[in-house]
Amino acid sequence: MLSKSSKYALKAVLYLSLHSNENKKIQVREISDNIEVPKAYTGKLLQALAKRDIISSSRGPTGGFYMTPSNRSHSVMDVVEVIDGRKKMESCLLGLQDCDLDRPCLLHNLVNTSRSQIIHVFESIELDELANKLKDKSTFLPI
Amino acid sequence: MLSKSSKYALKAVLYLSLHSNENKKIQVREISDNIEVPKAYTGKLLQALAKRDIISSSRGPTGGFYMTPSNRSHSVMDVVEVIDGRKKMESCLLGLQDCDLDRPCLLHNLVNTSRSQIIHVFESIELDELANKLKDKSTFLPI
DNA sequence: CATATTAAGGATAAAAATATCTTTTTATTA
DNA sequence: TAATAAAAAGATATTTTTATCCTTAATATG
Repeated sequence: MLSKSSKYALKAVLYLSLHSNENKKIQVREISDNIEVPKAYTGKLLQALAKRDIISSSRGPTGGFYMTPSNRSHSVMDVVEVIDGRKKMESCLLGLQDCDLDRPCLLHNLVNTSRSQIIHVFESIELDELANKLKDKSTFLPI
Repeated sequence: MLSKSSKYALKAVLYLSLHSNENKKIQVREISDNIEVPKAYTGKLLQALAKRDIISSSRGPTGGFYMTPSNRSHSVMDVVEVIDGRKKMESCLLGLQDCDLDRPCLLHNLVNTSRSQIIHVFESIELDELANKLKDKSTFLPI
């Protein structure tokens, strides 16, 4: 459902949400070290996210990646969409062409409610909210 | 969540559930044509399933794949487990090592109920039941 | 027993996903 | 302006997944 790349991207974005702002940019090295993902690969993912305005970046010395308030209002799904594309997440569990909401296939029917719930959570939770939950230490995220 | 291979395997098994029995064995060619999966690849998947007794097979002329009553009582999850392994299905959405039920990570918490429901459906539905639902035409499966 | 037919098994190939390395562009600052 | 530091971009490499091909083993039937 989520590729490794999407998981990496989510971890990176959550790290940025927690530790960066317009006045505190963070370099790839620090991010990749902390989320334990290869540096070059992390860089590629961050670039893709920056291109789509999920995060912000600037070059040159003192440059790095960071999140503006408007970046923070993006959803988890927005991140996944940039990295994996929406289709992958929404495609039928059996990968059948003619299977959609109007004419769902057998397995689709059996699990669709649960799957829709997951997608709904991903769409409705903003990165900022997630980050705040982490700050509260009410939940756990080992990054 | 499900690999292409697992989806192929489920389609193949459902085809067998619907069209085979001990007196009616079906060759790879017919199965692969109907589920629209490459023949050689279908063969490999069927072999793996037969080895683990999810389906039955016999060689030689008049040989082929088929399902016995005991084969039919296996669950959807049994099929997925043979092809993808259980870990893949159950692993945390974020793929974090230290994330488990005792100490779930943030995203895990948010979607775990829904995810557990899906896994429960996969574990509790028998292949035979699925096939019967298809026969009833109460649901749709374009294979 | 010889032949034909089918799955099983092994070896490769192709495609996709993940990962790395090198060069270019942008920006800071001395 | 020169040197430097950072992301962006491009090229390449590795690994995993998906797919094919060829040989071997089993079995039914003439």
